[in-house]
Amino acid sequence: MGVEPQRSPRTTRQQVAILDVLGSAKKFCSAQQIHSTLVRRHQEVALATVYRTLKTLSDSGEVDVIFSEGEALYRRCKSVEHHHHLVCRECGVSVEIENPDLETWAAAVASAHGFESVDHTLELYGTCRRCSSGK
Amino acid sequence: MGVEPQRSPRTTRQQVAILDVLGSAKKFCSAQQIHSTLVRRHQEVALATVYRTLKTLSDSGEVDVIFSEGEALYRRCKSVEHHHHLVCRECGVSVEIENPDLETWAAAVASAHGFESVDHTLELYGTCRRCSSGK
DNA sequence: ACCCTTATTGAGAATGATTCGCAATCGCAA
DNA sequence: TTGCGATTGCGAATCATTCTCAATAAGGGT
Repeated sequence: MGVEPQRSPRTTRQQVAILDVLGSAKKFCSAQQIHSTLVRRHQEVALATVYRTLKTLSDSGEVDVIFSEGEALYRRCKSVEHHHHLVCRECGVSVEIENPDLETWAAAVASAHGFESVDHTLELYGTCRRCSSGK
Repeated sequence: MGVEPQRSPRTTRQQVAILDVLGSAKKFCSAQQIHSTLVRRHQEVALATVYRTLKTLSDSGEVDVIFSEGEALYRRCKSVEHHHHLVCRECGVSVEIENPDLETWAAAVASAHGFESVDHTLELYGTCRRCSSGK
């Protein structure tokens, strides 16, 4: 049983461009929006590549994903630790929030019902000040 | 400005069949699964109708919806009040759970950040006893 | 029981997001 | 510089869900 030959990840122009867009975004963005931004910046990347890269990044936990009205929205958060979001339905801006109590509560509820390796999702959706005053 | 003429909702065979499937399900089901069940029961209903009915039911709050891996899953819950779920990733069985503290916490966090009409989603995903012992 | 209005359905086309297949491309270690 | 193979591009293929619109059928009125 030999050692698996190391697979070397490669840094490409398109990955850098996508990470750059994510890095400067304060809101959750869809793959399509990221693609449009890239086009606008004259750094076009194929839509399929945007999806592929986003999938890789979310799988490795480098970006957070939330599902809103049928589509996946991505964001690179400041916090690498487990956290939740308060997201504006209108414009998408989001605030990273924490709720330590929830973790313990979730664990307790899970074991009380005999569930294992429990995970959870929690997101708050509302209208931010800017959007609610805007109209 | 006259009184709007009353629109009378009609009870149809297909709606009854769909509600019946939902009523006997202990797990969250996709529109496709419900459709298959109907076919199996020789109570075929067009897929579009299943989607339409499910949308109506979820809009009125009669059934709960959760999004899991890109698709909507529906379930008719016992509790009509606001609640959350502990869902098995493997088989889909779910338990209705509550967390009153969460509501107040959410409201507090929201106002602290200037957000209005905040709503939230919380679901716990894990492996139920049956599924984890099964293999 | 029979009409009639119109809510609802069925079937398939249309949409939208995301994934796939595969040849062309380009990062990078030797 | 070179060659292997990871990664991309592009269009076709999937998948879930919605829409169109003519045909059907609930149920209130007679």
